Amino acid sequence: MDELMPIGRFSRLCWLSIKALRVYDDQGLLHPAHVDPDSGYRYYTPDQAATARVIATLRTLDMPLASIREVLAEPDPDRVRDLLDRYRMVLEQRIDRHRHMLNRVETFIRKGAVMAYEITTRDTAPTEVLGTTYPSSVDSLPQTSAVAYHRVYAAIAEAGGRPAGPPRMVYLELADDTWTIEACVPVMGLSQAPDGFSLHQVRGGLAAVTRHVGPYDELGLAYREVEAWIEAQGLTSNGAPYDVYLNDPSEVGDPAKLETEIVWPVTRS
Amino acid sequence: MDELMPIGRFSRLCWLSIKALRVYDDQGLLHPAHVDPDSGYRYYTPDQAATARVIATLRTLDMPLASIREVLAEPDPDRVRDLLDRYRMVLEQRIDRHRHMLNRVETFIRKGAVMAYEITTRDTAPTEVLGTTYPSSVDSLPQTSAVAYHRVYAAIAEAGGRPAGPPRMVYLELADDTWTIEACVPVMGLSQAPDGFSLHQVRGGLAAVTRHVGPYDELGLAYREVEAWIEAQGLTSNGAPYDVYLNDPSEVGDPAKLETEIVWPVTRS
DNA sequence: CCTGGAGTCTGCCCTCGGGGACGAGTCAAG
DNA sequence: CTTGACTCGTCCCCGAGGGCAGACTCCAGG
Repeated sequence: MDELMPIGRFSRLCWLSIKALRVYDDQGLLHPAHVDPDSGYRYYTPDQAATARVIATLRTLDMPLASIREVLAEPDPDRVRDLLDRYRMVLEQRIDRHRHMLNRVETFIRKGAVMAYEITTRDTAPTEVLGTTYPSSVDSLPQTSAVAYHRVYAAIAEAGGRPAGPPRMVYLELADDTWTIEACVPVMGLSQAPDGFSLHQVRGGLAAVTRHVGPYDELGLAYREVEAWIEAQGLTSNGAPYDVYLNDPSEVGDPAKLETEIVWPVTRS
Repeated sequence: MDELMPIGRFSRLCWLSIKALRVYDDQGLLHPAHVDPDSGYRYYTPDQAATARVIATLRTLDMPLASIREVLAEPDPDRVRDLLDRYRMVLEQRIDRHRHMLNRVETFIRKGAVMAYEITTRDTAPTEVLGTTYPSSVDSLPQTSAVAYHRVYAAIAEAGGRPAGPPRMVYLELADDTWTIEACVPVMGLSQAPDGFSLHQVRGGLAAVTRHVGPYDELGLAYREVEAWIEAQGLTSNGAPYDVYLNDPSEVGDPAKLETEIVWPVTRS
């Protein structure tokens, strides 16, 4: 039982490469039962194969060595379950991400090109809007904006006005991690802004405009497209860009059918 | 339009890091329109942002740079579509793999441990089997074995015998890439093997036995478990191991409910 | 013309989990 | 004792950049 075997035999026993076993020794996942102090030879006992198998199994699940080390160091089965459950969530997110990528590749295949927006210039009319300005991290934008629009619509109704067009979002300032945005809605019949909101006129004028059909998280790419088009046309950006949500996510259902107009005010130079 | 801009401005325009742009230059994905031969400064034109955006888009899909280079070099839209379609299949396989890993993690969570087989020794009875021996790569094993069992059952019926137990697979020789296996079925009422098959008696005797519940591709881990257990018990392997398929995949449906017995002949040393 | 600050260059090290090769030392059987 | 198999540590490699260091370059203001 306490028979010691060198690394080669052990590697054949547990189906791990010698190289991998050495790495697991270095990383503290599986130290040999005995290391000859003179030669440095590693010697393992047969029952260490149990640990080796756990490592091998978890590695086939792509679990990082650091996480495996935690699992091995945890004697409480319930907490092992928690660790595995945490990794399960990691895997689920990864699948979601990949599924999402798959959708986008399929979109590109349908379109026959990686990306093709028709961008034009248009003269936009001045519009009175009620909105609320706030900072948001890029990741939490969907959540925060849902709340914000809800509040804006409620405020319009309470103040006795009525919406005069689809909602829009203005991108006022884009620091790397946190954006300052305004969620606003064109409005009629209001003379004064409710507390915590701002009522103001959006200056009209020339703008580069395009329409994006698809999920909102592809909007970033569309913006870059417009930005580059403006530059290539020799135009000059003139104010914060905004997008107009032409249909309602809660009614449409399928994100691939969401329609958004992107408007970027410009001047001819 | 043919205005040249240095890398920093271009990087802000197309939302790619300077470092990434330099890599794309080195890798031949996007060479700057002009490189100053004295200073080495890279200068880009605004319309190069189109290519940059394609790269950025495909990178968000995790496509490797080499594949992106192919896409960019391909002028024919139909062939671009083919390339994207090929990548779509890669993504689909990746999702399948991850979904599969997810299933296994969930199994482990349910079991409360990473792996726990009950392994025992048992005296096995000699059995007469009809089988066919062939080499197969590890990957194509499911396909080849399905065909092989089909042929064996047909041969038994045609020769006038009848099956005397669930089918089994014997692992005769395991080279790294190609295994030599025998697909066989216990049989009664046959005196002579049909052409291309072998009729022989499986020697009984002591064996280490365990039962695996779950998809067949987890069998490898179960085998390692048994192998290590044999070693740890101080027993000696004595002949080719085999597994017995206790229920039928075509009837069970859910791979998580497949039951397989693993039998490994041993002797006490 | 000079200077300072911002921009850019190349080159090196780091990631993560090992695979492959190299030169030197070690073990065990004959 | 020899020989062949085994094992040791070390270095380089994979992909797609991130981060840093040190040197060079550009441009605007004085």
